[in-house]
Amino acid sequence: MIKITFPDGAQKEFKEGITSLEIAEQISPRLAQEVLAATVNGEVTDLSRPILADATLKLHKWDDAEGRHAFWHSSSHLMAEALEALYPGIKFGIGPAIENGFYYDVDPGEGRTITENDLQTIENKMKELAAVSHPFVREEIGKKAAMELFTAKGDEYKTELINELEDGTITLYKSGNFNDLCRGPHLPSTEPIKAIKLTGLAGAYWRGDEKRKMLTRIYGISFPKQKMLDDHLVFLEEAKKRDHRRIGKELELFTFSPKVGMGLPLWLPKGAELRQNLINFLTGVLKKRGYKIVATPHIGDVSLYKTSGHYEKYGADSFKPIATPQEGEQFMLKPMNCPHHCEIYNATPHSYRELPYRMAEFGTVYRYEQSGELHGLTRVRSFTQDDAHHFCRPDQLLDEFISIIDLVLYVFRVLNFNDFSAQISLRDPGNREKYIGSDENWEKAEKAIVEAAAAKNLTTTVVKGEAAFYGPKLDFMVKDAIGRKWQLGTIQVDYNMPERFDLTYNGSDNQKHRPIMIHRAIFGSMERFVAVLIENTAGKLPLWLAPEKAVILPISDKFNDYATKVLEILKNSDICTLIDDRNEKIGKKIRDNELRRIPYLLVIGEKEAENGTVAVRKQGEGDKGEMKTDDFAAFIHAEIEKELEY
RNA sequence: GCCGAUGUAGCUCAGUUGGUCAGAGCAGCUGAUUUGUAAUCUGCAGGUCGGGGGUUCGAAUCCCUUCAUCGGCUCCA
Repeated sequence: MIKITFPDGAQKEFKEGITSLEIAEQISPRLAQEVLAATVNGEVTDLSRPILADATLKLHKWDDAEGRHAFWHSSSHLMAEALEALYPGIKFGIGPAIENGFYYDVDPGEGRTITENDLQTIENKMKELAAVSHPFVREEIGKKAAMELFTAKGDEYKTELINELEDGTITLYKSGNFNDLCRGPHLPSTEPIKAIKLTGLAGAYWRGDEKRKMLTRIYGISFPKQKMLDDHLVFLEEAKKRDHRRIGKELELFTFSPKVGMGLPLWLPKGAELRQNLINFLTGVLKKRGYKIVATPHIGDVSLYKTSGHYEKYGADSFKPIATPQEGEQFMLKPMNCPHHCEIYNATPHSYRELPYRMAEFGTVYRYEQSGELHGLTRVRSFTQDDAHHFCRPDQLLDEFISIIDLVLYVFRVLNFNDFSAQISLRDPGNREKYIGSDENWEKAEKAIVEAAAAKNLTTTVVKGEAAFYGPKLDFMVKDAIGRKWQLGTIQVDYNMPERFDLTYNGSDNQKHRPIMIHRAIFGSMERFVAVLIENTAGKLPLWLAPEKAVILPISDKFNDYATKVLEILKNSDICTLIDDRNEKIGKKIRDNELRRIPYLLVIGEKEAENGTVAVRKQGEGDKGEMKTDDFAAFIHAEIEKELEY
């Protein structure tokens, strides 16, 4: 007998060699039906694997990522089986589960292509195969045998993968006629896969290397129930409606023009108003926190970027330098504000007493992004960072870093960004030529970030290789409407730039000392932040950010004069308001202005004109009753204050 | 940049196998109506069918090319 320990600490004895699925069956038949994978002694495994010794066991249903993962991974094998049946000789790359579904990278072979029109056929074949339940059979195999098997099959992608595996660790999973190199885990069989949708087709470089062959990647998603798939598709439709590119156009916030150039956003008046509201808000917060606001040019001498290291690291990928016609001086569009800020620091001598020196600028930068990478406002070639640099003494670093984390959390809270994640980005130790600076400085900087995050009890994931070239960073990521993650806020510790620019301060010992620099942005960039904000709110911006706070709706043009009076009062109160004096019925005016996401609609007719009031209608909530116009103005200001109160 | 797809009025979209196919709704402008909480009615105007080239008696429709967009890959200071 062996002893199994469950997550709640309960222990129970079973016969040796029992499988997780059999244990589930003994607990309840329903559980056995719903369970998809198991974690045995911390390792996710198949339900059908025998357990040979005492172990801890957690059973995963659909609610667990591990359960879905096994489900989708098995679905990708099912798709591969369908592909092999439809395209004999097709070769396979990798086919993993992803956050929302699965994909398989395939090479259909010379002269053969798979197009979107073929997806339905593949999907049908999958359903046909899944209708007959095939068990997933695991097999451990020697390296040599594995090589022979896939060489015989002519699949050079699999043999390349096998080559890198260690002998004794290679496993195959077979379901139906499809046998694949795979670590697992898998479902016991294809039986639970009831609903399938192939969602997309894309090119993907083999092993993510742009120098290698481009394979065809087929994306799909599957569910145990048709209803779940239907719900998912509805969710995707809803998400599309929140797309900032669509809402940005509808609400006339921003646009792009091929005549100006791709990836160069044009802020329309309402978008610019929203953007400015954010800038004004943050500027106020920064001033309270002792930041000095600075301003710098959009270009800088090439030598500036040679000093900073930008030129060496990224010169080839930047916009090419521009030159003066007579002197031949070379200037680069600035890709970052930090070199300019270093020179501002250098413009005056600094005492240890005045540190930390916090310098902020809404600085517009220009970066070359590959054409295929541009995406609405989230990925552009020209954007304005809410950039700042803190210059501090070593003994101030931790507190300074923590104060910035506080600031980021404060701003996110005001904006109701609750669903964010924090990521510590360290350098890739195997690829040091990507970075500048000494190992010692890197270690100090990385240690500071880890300590600060721990001091704030921040839940973080650590990713190696994602650091900036000059230092490690703490990034704050938020998801957009369709689940793509975008980096917004970032805090970066930098020992290198101060050395390169020879920044100093006078210490209490009257000696020159080197300050540490912290780069930080909270919004990240105005462009990306506004994009994510739009998608998180579906365009229903909080009152304080809305470019237009209220629209006055006269019942008929008899009340246009009174509407003008109301407008005057609100204007004098600094509340951006419009009159909808179109010759339309009130229902129509309400509908149109609701669709424009105006926070407050003010209906006025005979009664209101007599009483000096407005009938207030709140966006999405309907009629709120009558209010004196002055009271409404005061109410709006109170509401805004409430929104900003944290 | 790479793979695949898309590109018809300001917006959302129809346009069968190339032959009155240049259309509809919304928005816009007219006129009527003077309206009480999510679409009043009438009329008008709007497009070299992304640009360029080609095939054809004839191209929105087929081919080439170019630009842009979309979904991914790679990249991301």
